[in-house]
Amino acid sequence: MPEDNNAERCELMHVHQDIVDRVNQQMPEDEILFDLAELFKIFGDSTRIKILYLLFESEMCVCDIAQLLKMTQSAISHQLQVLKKSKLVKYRRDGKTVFYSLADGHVRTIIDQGMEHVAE
Amino acid sequence: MPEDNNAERCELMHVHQDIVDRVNQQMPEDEILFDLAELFKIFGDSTRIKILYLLFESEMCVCDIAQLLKMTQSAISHQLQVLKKSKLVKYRRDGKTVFYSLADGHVRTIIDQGMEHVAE
DNA sequence: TAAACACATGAACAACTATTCATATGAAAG
DNA sequence: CTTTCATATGAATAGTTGTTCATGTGTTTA
Repeated sequence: MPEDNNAERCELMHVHQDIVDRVNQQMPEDEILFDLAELFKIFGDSTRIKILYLLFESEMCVCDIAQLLKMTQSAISHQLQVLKKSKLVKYRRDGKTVFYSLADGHVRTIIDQGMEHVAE
Repeated sequence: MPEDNNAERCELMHVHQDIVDRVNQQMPEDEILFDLAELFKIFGDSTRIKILYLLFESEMCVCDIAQLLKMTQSAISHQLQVLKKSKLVKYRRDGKTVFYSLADGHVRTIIDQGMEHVAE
């Protein structure tokens, strides 16, 4: 006759205490892990991935990106703001047009590593 | 007096034709870029990031992960299925318990690269 | 066989997000 | 100053997603 149905335990722990200790030491702080997930979230959209790939080749203005990706200027601009907030791209203004470019070398490294996993 | 308000052009193109050609050549196929975004989407959730970090230390069963992260068994199991489908983790059964572990070395490399960007 | 345990899974709901539409800003040209 | 062009942005909407709850599956033990 079961007394409670609290499923929050599996015979104490299957792993040993030393592993739990190692985990608790090596685990980065929650805030760092949150930021890390936020970063990957930026790469988790194919429109943004395409924009970054374009910027691998050359700096570009919003309208060029929109044309190359066959999307509206508004959609691209919104995504560029997202990329800007995450410090993945930077921009410079030249008259009426704004040129965007990669902010960081890490961007390329991260995408290349992901590619290696995908292309298997 | 404006004749049309079609915003789908910016004086042909600001970039030059050679850049457009380079882009079209170097750009991977849409399907690849989609898969790449899907991969990063997996890393774009702090629960999954935490699970992967735990598995850096040791293989673990579902209940242990749930306890360490103070989350329900169901939530962890759902996320492990996501990680399994993406081939980021593998599992082995030992009696009643199922042990999960990292499937690939790329996982660690990708996360480490992301960390470098975040920890600045 | 029946009960208990570890895990998986379907449905439902809330939270988030990418795009569209309409409009605003800012710079250059007339 | 007014118009035009390039870009930015707020609101709205449709689609996606993470967690919970309830329940199902598979394994071990009594």
